[in-house]
Amino acid sequence: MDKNSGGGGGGGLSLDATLASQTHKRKQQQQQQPMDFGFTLSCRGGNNDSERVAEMDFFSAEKKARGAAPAADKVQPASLSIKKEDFTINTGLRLLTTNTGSDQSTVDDGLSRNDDDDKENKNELAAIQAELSRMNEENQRLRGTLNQVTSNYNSLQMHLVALMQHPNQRTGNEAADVDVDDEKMDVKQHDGGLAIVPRQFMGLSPDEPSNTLSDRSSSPPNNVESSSTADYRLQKSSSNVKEVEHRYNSVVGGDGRGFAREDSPDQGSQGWLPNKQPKFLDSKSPDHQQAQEATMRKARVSVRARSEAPMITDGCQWRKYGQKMAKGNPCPRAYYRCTMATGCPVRKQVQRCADDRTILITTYEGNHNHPLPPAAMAMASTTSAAASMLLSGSMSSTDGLMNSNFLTRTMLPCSSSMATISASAPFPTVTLDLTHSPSPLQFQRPPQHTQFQLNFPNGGAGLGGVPTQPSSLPQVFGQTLSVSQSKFSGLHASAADIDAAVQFQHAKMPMGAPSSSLADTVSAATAAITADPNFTAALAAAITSIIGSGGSSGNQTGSMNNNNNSNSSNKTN
DNA sequence: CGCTTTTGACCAGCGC
DNA sequence: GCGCTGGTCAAAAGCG
Repeated sequence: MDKNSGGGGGGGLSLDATLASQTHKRKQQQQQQPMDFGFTLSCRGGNNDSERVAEMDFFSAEKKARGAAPAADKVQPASLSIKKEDFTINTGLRLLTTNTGSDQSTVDDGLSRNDDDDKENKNELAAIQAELSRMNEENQRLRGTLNQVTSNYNSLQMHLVALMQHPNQRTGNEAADVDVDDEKMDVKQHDGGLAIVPRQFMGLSPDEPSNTLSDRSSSPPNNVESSSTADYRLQKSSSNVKEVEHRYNSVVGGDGRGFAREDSPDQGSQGWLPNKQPKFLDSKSPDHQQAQEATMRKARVSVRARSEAPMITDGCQWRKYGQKMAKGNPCPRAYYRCTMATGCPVRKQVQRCADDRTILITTYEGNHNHPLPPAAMAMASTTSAAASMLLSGSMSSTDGLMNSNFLTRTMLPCSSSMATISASAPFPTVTLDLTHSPSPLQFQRPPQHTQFQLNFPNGGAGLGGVPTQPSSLPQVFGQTLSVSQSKFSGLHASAADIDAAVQFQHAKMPMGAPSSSLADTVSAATAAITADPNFTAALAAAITSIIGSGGSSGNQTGSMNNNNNSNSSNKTN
């Protein structure tokens, strides 16, 4: 994060500059350092309250843990407010100032008294150097804290996304979100008013906002349609939605990768452009943006499951627009696009596994730009959340395995070491593997009882069902999540991310979730889903339940720096 | 008649 | 530069 690193670096540079001159050092310590720190921390605090509060918490926690300066201890009981945080920092620095001032006093005395007392000056110099050393250490600690705060902040982002995806699904777990602060609370309030819309605008990839037009799709008819699409979106998206989007972007940090949906018709047709380099709305860092562009072309969510049906029922209406024979697979790959709204950029590919043709592989890409029925909402939430988590660790980096572990621990905590990394996928892909059902016979339900069935022309099984609340489904994990992120060097989660995620998990976990019952639930639900042709909807609900509420399984974490989504509309036939 | 599906062609990216 | 591959377009056909 540029903002954060810049802030931490500012303090360090200030200290280094101070080291350059012994003569002015003390005065600078008195005058400049507190100012620098104050400025730095103020900037680092960012423009949103949540970030500031998070920092506040971490500063306090860290200082308490290590028994830092008394001034810091003074601020421990401070409430979560920016002013007090600033006061904390300033107080700490005043402590240093006081010390140095004391030293200076001594030096001044020495200078006025003697030029012959070199020993005293040397001692003082050593003391000052020690002081500087301590300050440097402090600076390092602050940096570390900053990283931690950043990670936690990302976790909050993700939770925020989940909350907006399913505002009605959150339960008492909100009580554990005290540290989420007013920013989040505001969003919750907005959620209350957003009954339907919120999540559809969450992008699967950061490029959603401003996908470039494909040369192909830039024809006048497409432009006209694009305008109508924009109008449609404006109609659909209430002001509340926009406000939430705005707030979300603020929380995200204003990098524009949050709600990537573009509202302006000038974006032209928003084709689903797999081969086009997506644009990002307004990434502050060009380098970062380029890196994102280079790596995050598409975030995809692939669902593998055994199904006899030609296509899984996920609550959306799809229209087939192409079919190709993919290399290495005798089964053709079908291409579908969402037809629930004009210009909806969501596509999916359906293909049977070459090895086991009973396995149906459905790959989703993009995000719906229209309200969705509960059934479709569940699946959309799943894809969006999964993809968001996939991309969530892209800011910091270590390695892909870490990210895999991160995802596993955050999304599928009850799945044991089933996360894998594939370096072969052309796009960052989250794969939800439902083919390893522990016991499909444990919990079978007739398809007609499947929830989230909705109008679905392609699959008769999807018709006639009565949508129910997604949250009513049990949480379904125990399956495999694999992450493919070749050409995705930036997509990693750091150890700090993971630590923060774990901490966040613990924080959110109300009371130790009964693992046995959870396992039973998981087994049963998994079996049901796997046996059910409409399993994806249930899966979606489960994922959403976990992510959105951090429910009894107590796991919702993850740094969510962005939402991915290739939201480019394209012309709909 | 309107919508969906089929299917061959076209285009762009990538590797050699 | 060429060929391969994935993805999309769009005309034609099918269906209710």
